[in-house]
Order: sequence, then structure tokens, then C-alpha cells
Amino acid sequence: MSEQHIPTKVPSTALEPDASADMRQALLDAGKTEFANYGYDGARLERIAAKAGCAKRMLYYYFGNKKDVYLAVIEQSYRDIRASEEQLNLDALEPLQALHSLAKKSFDYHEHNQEFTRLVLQENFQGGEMIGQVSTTELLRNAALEPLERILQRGVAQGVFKAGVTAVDVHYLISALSSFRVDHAATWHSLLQVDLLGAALRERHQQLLLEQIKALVCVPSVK
Amino acid sequence: MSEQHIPTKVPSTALEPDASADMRQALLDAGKTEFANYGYDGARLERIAAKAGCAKRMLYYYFGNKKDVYLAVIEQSYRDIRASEEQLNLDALEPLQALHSLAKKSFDYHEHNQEFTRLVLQENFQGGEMIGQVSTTELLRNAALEPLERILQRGVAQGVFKAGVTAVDVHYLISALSSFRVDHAATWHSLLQVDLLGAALRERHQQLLLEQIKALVCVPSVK
Amino acid sequence: MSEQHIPTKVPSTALEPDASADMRQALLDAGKTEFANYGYDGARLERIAAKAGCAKRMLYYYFGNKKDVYLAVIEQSYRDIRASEEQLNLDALEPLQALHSLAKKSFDYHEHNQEFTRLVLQENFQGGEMIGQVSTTELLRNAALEPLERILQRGVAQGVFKAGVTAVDVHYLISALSSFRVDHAATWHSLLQVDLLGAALRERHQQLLLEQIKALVCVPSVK
Amino acid sequence: MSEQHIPTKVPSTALEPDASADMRQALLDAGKTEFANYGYDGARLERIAAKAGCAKRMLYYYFGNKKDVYLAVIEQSYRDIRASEEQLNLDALEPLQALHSLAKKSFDYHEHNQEFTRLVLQENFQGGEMIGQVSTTELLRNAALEPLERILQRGVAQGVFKAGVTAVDVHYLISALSSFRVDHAATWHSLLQVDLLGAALRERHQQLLLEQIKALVCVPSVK
DNA sequence: CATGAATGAGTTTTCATTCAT
DNA sequence: TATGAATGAAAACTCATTCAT
Repeated sequence: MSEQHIPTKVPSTALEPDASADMRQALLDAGKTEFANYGYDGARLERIAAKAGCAKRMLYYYFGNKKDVYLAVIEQSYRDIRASEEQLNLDALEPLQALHSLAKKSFDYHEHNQEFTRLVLQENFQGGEMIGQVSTTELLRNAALEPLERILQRGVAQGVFKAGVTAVDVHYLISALSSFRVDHAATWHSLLQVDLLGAALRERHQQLLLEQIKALVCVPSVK
Repeated sequence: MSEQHIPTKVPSTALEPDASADMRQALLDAGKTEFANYGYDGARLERIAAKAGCAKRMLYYYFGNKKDVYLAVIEQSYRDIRASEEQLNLDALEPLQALHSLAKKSFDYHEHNQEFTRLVLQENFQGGEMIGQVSTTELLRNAALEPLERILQRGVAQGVFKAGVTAVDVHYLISALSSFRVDHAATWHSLLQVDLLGAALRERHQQLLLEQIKALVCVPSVK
Repeated sequence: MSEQHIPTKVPSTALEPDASADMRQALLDAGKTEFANYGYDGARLERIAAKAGCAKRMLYYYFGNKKDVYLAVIEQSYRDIRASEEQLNLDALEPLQALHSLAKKSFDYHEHNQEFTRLVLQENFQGGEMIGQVSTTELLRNAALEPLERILQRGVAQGVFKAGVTAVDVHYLISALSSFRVDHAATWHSLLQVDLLGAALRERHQQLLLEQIKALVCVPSVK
Repeated sequence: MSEQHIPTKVPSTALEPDASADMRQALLDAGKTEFANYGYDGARLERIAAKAGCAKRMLYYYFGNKKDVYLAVIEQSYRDIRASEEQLNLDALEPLQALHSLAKKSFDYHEHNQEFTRLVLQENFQGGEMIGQVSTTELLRNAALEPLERILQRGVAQGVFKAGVTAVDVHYLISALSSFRVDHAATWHSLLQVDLLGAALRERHQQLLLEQIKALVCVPSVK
């Protein structure tokens, strides 16, 4: 609507890191933390700018308004998690190994990107209306389910997987067991005095995730 | 800034239903939803008053200020939760049946108490300072784990459960699969077009929960 | 959308002047001057509030936002000019006298409400888009033309007016000769050194207006 | 704050059409429209640059700051107006024909130079301080009234015009009926749904202007 | 018990302007 | 010559809170 909310994104010669893109990225990173911690309404543009080390005004320069900062943060976050899955070379693995590989990736990603999980939860709390407005949403829609589907088909074809298990089922199981321990870590700590993120339970619950996947998809005879 | 605000007339002689208490309750109910959805910062006193159908000014009348509205909401939520703790008479059931019974209860519980869960999560995001100020916090501490432990012991003693599975493991699995579908429903809807709360997936995922529990705790031979 | 942009307008007992309505009116008056002098974009809410002797915040309390302050100003201005015409008892006058009466009223009104004219011009400069959003616009639509039409019909029926002269023609003539001298007074003063608003030319041009009306509508024989 | 900004290279050797001058001109044209529509305060440098198809930064390059853009626009507008003053050879026409010829010219002029008129009016609204800083202001002073006086004298001498009608009267009538339809077109459209600038009313009102002039100046017997 | 009026402090957003290349 | 990046100052707008009745 004004100035230039997509600041010309000159591809940049990639030799020099491109200071402009750096600043945009710094704002996105700061925004991710802020929105994750306070939710959309509670987030303060001023804090974001301060964290990124520039004037609040730059948020408008790069993104236009608060909502679009938020959407940009969400979009990049989802893009990141999907990108991290793309390097897995799943087709080269045995079906169960492929699922385990994906599950470990998800488990790790949620652990190392706790802000992502918070962000997603915050968005959920408010009904997920904003997330639907992300422009590249469609690109992400099936990025999560498609790889799973291919693996499941292979597994069934090889006779190692039960028929009738859907990609949604598996994604649900993996997501729940990857996300919950981060989402509710503080709650469990304060109410049950259990440290979900500690090394011991981490090991145990990653193992549990892998076993549960196996129990879900494999035909009983498979050991 | 907010030192325990005490409304001019507190409990009333309780003979007549007391319109005053009704309004206070309406404000608390509205506040619960609002704080659950937007967090402390994002919550708007105006929306709360509107939802309760009275002037914003009433919030100050009954509670003093925003923070005290919030604390009152938290406190009552805990009180409600405790009141709803019915007994399941678990000891009368077969171990696996007992677990399934508990799991179903948890599954339902998360579905019907989304706001409480959100409230707790929001608190965690922001450091959980406020929740500490509520006197009724300690109640849940072992209420969740103790019954599980007894069931597991029975199961192991009867030879139907594997040894080495802890109450935390089971509670973790149950909680994750009960909570995730509620916590993440909005983004799954927006992004994957999957309706986690719909009847079909509800059935499917409750079933999945029960199966996963069985896979977790039962010795392989058990059908 | 929030708080109360139509502050309950309790009819007020009309005995005491109602301080709330006074403040609203003071803001409208100040707004009229401000918007007339600076146009919509140039107008400053701060100046309006200062002129009305209250906090800027009150503009939001009473009107919601800048645009709605503007629309309220416009609406009341048009309502004022039409109201001033309603007291004329035109039906009791001879057709030509009725037109003259209306013309004098318009001439005077523009002279004594120069801000109205500025306001209208400013609105015109920017394309008149806003004015169409005034809620009671329809009420005003024909308030200007209808009385004229009735007079013209009477005149034609009595044989004193030419047929074929429309209400729009007469309204155009009256408006132009009432408005122009105010609209362009400053220009004429600085470029032609002619004082359109001085007593001498005032008399002359009011006379001229009456004569031009007569020339426009009367059948030639009429003296 | 703005002491005569002189762009690095001013007139260019004028051999090649000079893309630089083109851009400057494009900015002036865009500026004329913008300042005419929104006034000085309301005008946005960003819109001007966008309309001219270049970066906002160019306005600073060529003019120094907003005020100097404005002054440059005003100055060129006056220059343009002066350049367009063609001769009508009025002395060769019958007095009434001469007035009609002048009136038609004025009627057209206002229609085609709306922006200039707006610019002048905006200036007046805000005290006309800036216009005084333009060196070419004096030009119009008597250019308008002198020809009229000569025609009126001829008409009176020939016995076709009433005595006592002044040049100011006639100029007033012509200007009002030429200017009003342009100045107030937008609100008449919004409020009365009358299209003052449409072909039908244009014809009608030009005719009306000519008749009104005749009624004003001619001795009654003249047909 | 209840409410409308009023507001200060802060938050988002806009705008003219400067910097560096 | 031209432009993208960056910004301080000011404007619009919001929110919790208090006043007066």
C-alpha cells in the first residue's frame, strides 16, 4: 500500500551477505520470540525492534504493519520446519526407518525450536485465523502429509505395514509426541515436578515415540 | 497497584439467588474465555464486559483491576477442576480396562476443559508468576500419577503388563494424545484442512489412544 | 466497535443543558473549523480537542475515529442549512417571493457560515467520496430540491413562471451566486483587489441574485 | 529549513530532450494534482512520486523539500495559465456577442483548469502565505476586468446595455456560474445525484449563463 | 449497585527527511 | 543520475483506569 513492503529483494550477489536481508531476518527472529512469548496482541513492536537492534520504524519498512510482521514470522517458521524435513532422503530408507527418521527429526525440531511450538500454540489459542492468511499456505498444506503417504504406501506394498493407517494418523502421533513435551514442559514441571525436557526423559520418550509408531503401522508379526 | 480489592459487599446472606453474584460469575466466565484465548496481555476488559453483558466499569467494581480479574479467573478455574474430580472406581477394573477408563476420562477432560488448559499454558509462556499466587495450586500434584502407579503394579503382578513402564510414561502418552488434538485443532484446520475435533477423527483418535496404551504397557502375547 | 461511539444519548431532562451533549457539540464545532481550514488529511485531532478544551481522547470516545468525526461534522452542517430553510413557510408566499426568500436565506447562510462552504469545497476537492457515507444522507438528498419543485409548480400553475425551468436550474443559480462570493473572496481580494464580502458588494450581489432568479423563472411580461 | 534548493545540474544544454527535465516535469504535474486535491498538509510526497513513476527520493533531489515542491508547482501553474491567454479579438464583436464569447471562454477555462483553481483556493484557506512568495503573482490583476469594461462602455454607448452595470458585476456572474459547477461537482453528485459535469447539464448551464448575462446587461427591450 | 464521562500513558502507524552508495 | 535503506518526530488510535453521580 505504500513505500515498499517487499524491499526489492535484489537477489544479491551472494558474495556479501547483504545487510538488508540481514536486518529483515533479524526482525523476523526477534518477532518470532516476541510473538511466541506474548501472543499477537501482547507482542510489542518496540521490543521486537529493540531486540533486532534497529528503529521500530523498520518493521513498517519491511513488513507494512504488525499483522504482516506476524504473518511473515509464521510463514518462515513453517517453511523452516518443512525445509528441515526435506533433507532426509526418505525414499532411500526402509519404510519403518523412514518413519523413524522423520519422527526423530520432528522430535528434535520441536525441542530445538521451542519458539515455533509456542507460536503455533498461540495461534491456536486465537483460533488460527491469521495463519490462513499466509500467502504461501498452500505450498505448505501437504508438505507434511505427502511424504508420509508415500512411505505408508511403500510399507503396505512391501507387506510390512498394516493397511488402513492414514498419513493423518501418523502425523498426529508424531506431532503429538514431539510437541506435547515442549508445549507442556513448564506445566509438568510446576504441577508434577517432572522434567520432560531433561536428558533422561528425553531419551525415554524419543524411544517411546519410535515404538509407538511401530505399534501403529507395522503388522503384528514384525519384530 | 492491586492489593487485594474487596468489593463492598461480599457473599450476601445467600437467601435469595443474589443478582450480584450472578454478575460476578458472568464476568468470571467471560474472563476465563478471554484470558484463555488471548493471554493476559492480549485480553481486553472491554470484551469481557461485553461478553458478560454489563459495563466495563463493573470489572473494577468486583475485582479492582485487570490483574485481579485474572487471578480470580485462575483461582475459580482450579476450584472448578477439583470439584469435577469424580471417582472412577479404578480398582474394580482389570488393569488394561482401568487404563482405558482413565484414558477416556482424560480424552474427554481435555476436550471439555480447553480453557483451563489454555490458561495454564498461557501462564507458563509468561513465566508462570501469577499462578504461584493462587493458593489452590498444589492439588493436582500427585492426583494424576498415583492411580496410574497402582494400576501398573497390579498389571505387572498379574503378568499382563510389561515391567519397567512407569506411571510418567503412561501419563505422558495419555496426556499427549488427549491434549494435542485440542491444543492444535485450529492450525490443523487452517493448514491441513483436517478437523481434529470432528466426530470421525474423534472416534479414530480415541481408538488410537487406547491401542497405543495397550502397545505400551501390555506384554506382547496379550491380545 | 468499542466503548461507545454513540454515548447513550439519554434524552436528558432538557432542564439542565446536559454537559455531555455540550462537549460533543464543542468537538463538532471545533472539528468543523479544523476540517474547513485544513481538509480531511491536514486536519489534526489534537487541534480539534484543544479548541474544544478537552483531551484528544474524547474524540474517540464520542466518534470512534477521525473519519467518523469528519462525517459527523459534515452531517450536522448539512442538517443545519436545511433546518434553516424549514422555517421559511414558503407555501404562504407568492411563488417569486418564495424563491427570493429562499435565495436570501441561502445567501445569508453562506455568508454567516463560511466554514460550511469551506468544508463543502474541501470535500469536493477530494472527490466527495466521504460525504456519500453519511448515514442520513438520504434524508438530505431531496431536502434541497423538493421545496423548489413545489414553488416552481405553483408558479407555472399561476402563469407567472415559465414552464421548463427545473428545480436543479434554480438551485444551481442560487447556490452558485451564494457560494461563489464566499468561496473565492480571498482570491478576488488578492488578485483583483475586490472585496466580495464588503457591505457595498454584498448589497449589490444580493440584489443581483434576486434579479437573476426573476429573469430565470418569470415569464417576460412579469414586472 | 528550505533555502532555495538548487539541483546539481539545472537547465542542461538543451540539445537532447533531456530525460532529467522530463522527470522533473512529471513530478510537477503529479504535484499539481496532489496539492490541488489535498492541500499542502494533506498532500503526500509518496503519492506524487508514485504518480510520476519514480522514487520519492527524487523529489528531494529536484526540489529540496515539500514546501519547495509546492512552490514550484504554484509557480509553474501560473506560468502555464499566462501562456494560455489567447486573444479573443473582442473588439471586433457586437457587445453582447463579445460578452458571450468571454463567458464561454471562462466556462471552458474553469472546466479545463480545475487544478489551478483548487490550488488557489487551497492557498486561500490556509492564509495564502505561500502564494505571496511566488514572483509571478501579479499577472492576473486586471487582465480580467479591463476587457469587460471596454465592452460594457461600447454597449452602453450603443444603447444596447443598461447603464450602471459594472465590470465586477459581470465578471462576478460569469465567474460564479463557470466556477461553481466545477468546484461543487463532487458533492452535487454524492448528495443530489446530479452530474454537473455531464454533457446534458453542461449544455444547459452554459446556455443559462449566456441568458443570465443578457438579462443582467441588456436593456429590457432588446431581444 | 451500577454507570456514563473523562483521561494519561502507551502502541501502532504515518510522513517528511537524511544517509550511503 | 538515481535509488534503496534507515530514521525521528508526530499523528492516529487503544487500553486500563479513575471521577462523579
